[in-house]
Amino acid sequence: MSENEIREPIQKRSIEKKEKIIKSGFELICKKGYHNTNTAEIAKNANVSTGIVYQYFKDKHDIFIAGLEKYGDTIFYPFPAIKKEDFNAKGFSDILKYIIQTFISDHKLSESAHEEITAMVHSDKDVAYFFYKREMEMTEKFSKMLEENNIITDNILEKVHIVIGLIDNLCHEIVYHKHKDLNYDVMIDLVVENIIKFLK
Amino acid sequence: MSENEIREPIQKRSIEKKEKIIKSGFELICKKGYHNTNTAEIAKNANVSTGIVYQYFKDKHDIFIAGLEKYGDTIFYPFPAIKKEDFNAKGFSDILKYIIQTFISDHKLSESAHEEITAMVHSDKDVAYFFYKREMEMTEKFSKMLEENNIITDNILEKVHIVIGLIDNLCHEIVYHKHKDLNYDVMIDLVVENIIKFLK
Amino acid sequence: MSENEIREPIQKRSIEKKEKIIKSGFELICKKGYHNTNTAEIAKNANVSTGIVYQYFKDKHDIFIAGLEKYGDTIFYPFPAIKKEDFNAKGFSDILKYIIQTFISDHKLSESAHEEITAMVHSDKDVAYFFYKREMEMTEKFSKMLEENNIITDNILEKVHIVIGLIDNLCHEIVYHKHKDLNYDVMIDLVVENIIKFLK
Amino acid sequence: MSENEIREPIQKRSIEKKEKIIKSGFELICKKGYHNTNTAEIAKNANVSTGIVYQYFKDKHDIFIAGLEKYGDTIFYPFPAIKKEDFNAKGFSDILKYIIQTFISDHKLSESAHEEITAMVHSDKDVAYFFYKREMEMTEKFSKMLEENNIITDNILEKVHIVIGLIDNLCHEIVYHKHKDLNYDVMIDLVVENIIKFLK
DNA sequence: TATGAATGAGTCTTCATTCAT
DNA sequence: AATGAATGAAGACTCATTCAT
Repeated sequence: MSENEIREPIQKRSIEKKEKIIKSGFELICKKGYHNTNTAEIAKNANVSTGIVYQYFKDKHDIFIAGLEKYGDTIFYPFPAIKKEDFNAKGFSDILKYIIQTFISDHKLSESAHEEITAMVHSDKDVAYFFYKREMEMTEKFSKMLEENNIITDNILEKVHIVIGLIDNLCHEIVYHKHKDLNYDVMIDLVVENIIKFLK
Repeated sequence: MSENEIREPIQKRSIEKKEKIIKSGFELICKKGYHNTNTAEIAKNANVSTGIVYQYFKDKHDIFIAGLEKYGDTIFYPFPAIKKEDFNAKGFSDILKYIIQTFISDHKLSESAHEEITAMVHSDKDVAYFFYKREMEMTEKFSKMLEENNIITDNILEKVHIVIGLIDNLCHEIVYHKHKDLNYDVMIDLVVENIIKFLK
Repeated sequence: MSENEIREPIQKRSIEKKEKIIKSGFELICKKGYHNTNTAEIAKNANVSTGIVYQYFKDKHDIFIAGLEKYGDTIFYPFPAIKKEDFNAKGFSDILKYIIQTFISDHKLSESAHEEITAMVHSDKDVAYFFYKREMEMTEKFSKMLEENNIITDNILEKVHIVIGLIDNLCHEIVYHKHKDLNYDVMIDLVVENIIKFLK
Repeated sequence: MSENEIREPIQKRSIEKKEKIIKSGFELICKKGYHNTNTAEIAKNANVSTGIVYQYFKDKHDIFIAGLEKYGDTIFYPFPAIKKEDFNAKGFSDILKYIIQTFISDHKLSESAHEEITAMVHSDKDVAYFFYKREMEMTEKFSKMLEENNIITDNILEKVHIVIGLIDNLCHEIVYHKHKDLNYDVMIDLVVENIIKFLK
């Protein structure tokens, strides 16, 4: 019957309300998983009625995607901005370590969110698209940095992809701490060494 | 109340039926996700009534874990057996390519299973345990192979972990084919090259 | 997982709705038995959706107990308030007849409820507790009345228990009308006579 | 399709099997309640397959009624045979105590069965009929005893009904032991005294 | 006769979404 | 704009009964 138009809030208070829903929804979904979080919780967590949620969002999924778009950038592949002068000052090895540290500290913000959400890539077109975009950006930035500093010249895309994978794996391991037998300091050095050798 | 005993089938036909439930259940869960698969579907897909499902399995989760235990070995880290004579005959480079090919072809069997299930590590103790076991086996086999052939001597665990990660990422990329700009033949060569340089 | 909070209705209409669920649920359970009544029926009988039932009650059992607490007082041992002046005015014999009449008319409100629910004492802690409380109250009131009027002085608890049993049996018989050969007027007189003789 | 004829066993082994089903079924139902006992348990408890149960009985209910008919006599109102000479030898007071003792010890055999099953009187015609018959027998025996010994002459049915109720209540109290404040020795004496006074 | 595997209707309960106020 | 009560379809699981062997 009713068209159920989704409203784009104009007033300041409304905008804040929408933000709160996105934030609290995304937080809960990250913490507990998409299927284990229900809309009642999200509304309650945002200090909002359940009804109002559906004036700002089409459905539960919509909230999640909004959260992903808004907060995903800092959680997934948070590539730090690195200028040429930084690069010259520090040397490649230190830059890599800095990137790794950034990855790790941002990973830690979300912890369990990562894989649960990553998994949805397969069942959810919107999630898939988000990650596709994100990786593109990441790869581009990384490539640019390497090209500007003449570290890499051929098969750029492939090499960068491999390197990012190495870093991502390392960070996962350190954040989730699955294997107590591994020495993480050694691992960081090994990964950095690997990358330098590889790109030489 | 009533004890609801789980029956272990004895007759051949029943064993087949149980297998069918595991297979069709695991397949559906892999394809559509755990939460998007319901017991009615599983039963129907196995050509079986819903009731019988609960004679062989405690609950839906139980079916999933049975599938994981049964088929997980070929899907997750399917490390091929490699003898010393093979190694000598082929050389390390070829062995690595062989391992990669095995990974890829086995990955292809499951496709979407991987990440969906991997994600459950965080919310599901049984899944976590499965992966813990599986990785241990994998790492051990790989380490043994490298040690026997004097390719690796120090920081073995850390190095093997990094190398497995490299291979796993590569295979994911190739199976899910996320980035059409990447040249996979080049990537395989690059990964092999990376590993060899790294372990030298 | 999710906490599934039970809401206590605030608005008048909601309170009425909750009452309606209790009433219609308890009625059905009394009429048809706990196990022969399902939640769908309860909801339908209360002109309510199944979902709302679970916003006000934890589960089916909870509805039943709420009904017991709410209506049990009038069904089980509905002992009328009797003042000393009433007692003096009427005499013990008339007081007893009055009590019996009260019992009977209240029993008739529920009919089948009685034994079905009484039976649950053995399998249900909450029901057991309800009856325990109820009998205590009843016994106390009765004892107090008898003591105040110097009808009873020793073995009070035991005697009162026996007397209440006599009355309860009589009422059951009259309400359920099991034996058509019995003359109920005679029985009432006999029971009253019995009690008076007994307590003399 | 198939007529599902209930077979009356002829062979000795079959008769034993049927008995075993009745016994184990009735026992379980008495112990756990009708709705909390399922046919699988009954079959298992009788060392019999689930299928065979339905060759001897129409349905679960049928098993219960068979048990009631077979074992009910010893559980519900187990009135002992009392000869005139016994009566003369002991006196009424002792005879009453003897009857009470018989009631108590037989009640104890079943305990929780009693009320659960009694309750079914309201929802189950067959149960109702059983109890109707049982009480008739009981009342008749009791009446006959009292008449033969000139203890009672008028309003026999009514008086006997009241007396049986007194005894039944007493036994329930003693068996279920609901009220720890009651002195049961005193109660037995009080009930005996009550009856004697009443019938005088 | 006997087995026990198999059936599927029926039960309780949850939760995304809508609606009356 | 906002509330939160209400809806009802859908899901996991049980169990009396039937059927293939």
